[in-house]
Amino acid sequence: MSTKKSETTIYTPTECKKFILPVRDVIDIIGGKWRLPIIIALSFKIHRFKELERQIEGITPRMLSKELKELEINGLVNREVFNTMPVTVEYSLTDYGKSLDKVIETMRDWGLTHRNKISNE
Amino acid sequence: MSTKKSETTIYTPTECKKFILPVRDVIDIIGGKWRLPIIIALSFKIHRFKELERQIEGITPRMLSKELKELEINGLVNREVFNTMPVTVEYSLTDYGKSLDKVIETMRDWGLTHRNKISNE
DNA sequence: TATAGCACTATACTAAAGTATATCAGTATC
DNA sequence: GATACTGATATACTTTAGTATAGTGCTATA
Repeated sequence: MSTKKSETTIYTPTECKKFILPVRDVIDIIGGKWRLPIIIALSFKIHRFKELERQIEGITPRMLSKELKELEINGLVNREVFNTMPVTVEYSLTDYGKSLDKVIETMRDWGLTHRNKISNE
Repeated sequence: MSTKKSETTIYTPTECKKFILPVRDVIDIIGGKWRLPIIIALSFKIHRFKELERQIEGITPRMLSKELKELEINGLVNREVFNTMPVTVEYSLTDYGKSLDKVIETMRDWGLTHRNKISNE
């Protein structure tokens, strides 16, 4: 993979682990069954809790709540509470969350090529 | 995210799922605890089974065998058996496996930025 | 003959991820 | 007064991912 060292350099397990850590971070942040659906829904528009629940088919309120919290902790999602009756809660992508755009696009490009390759075999 | 439609277009759950599928494929292919370590080890050089087992700290032969099979099924890894005594088996990345390079690099870039952001907070 | 290396496989287990179902407090509508 | 909406939470369960440990058949070396 991309490196300043030559192709033949042997990496120690420790160096390999260091190389992998930031890649793993991305998988840990957007991995799991529901994170991408949530991120992509929010990339189109701000959603309320129930809107997301309806938009994302099959998700339970437990998972939605859990994953939104995780995404908020990682700084990708913003949660705003409005003092209405009954209370309104809006979830949106932060600029930081939006910056995942190009990562998702690169993954999608490769994934589409993969799908074509598989279906042509 | 990247789309031909305007920002305000509301996507149906079905359209969203279709958009996500190829991205999920990538996560399914390189996700899990051991896939990246294996791919990255093989990106530096061809390895034999025991070499990988020694290179990737903590992996058990069961997981190594299981994940190599998966990667082979997905066309990322090539398995070559040599008729020596005892038998020699070499694992290498296919060109297709190498094409993940730019995906991993993009993820790594974002991940490194993320790590800097987290440590500066 | 004992030991070690090679490339695995089998069985049994634990831990993590996700599901199902019920419920909460508050308000508005029928 | 019953029902339904809001944004969730609690408990119990299943399913999937990963671990631990032992063992296979083969050969070369001590």
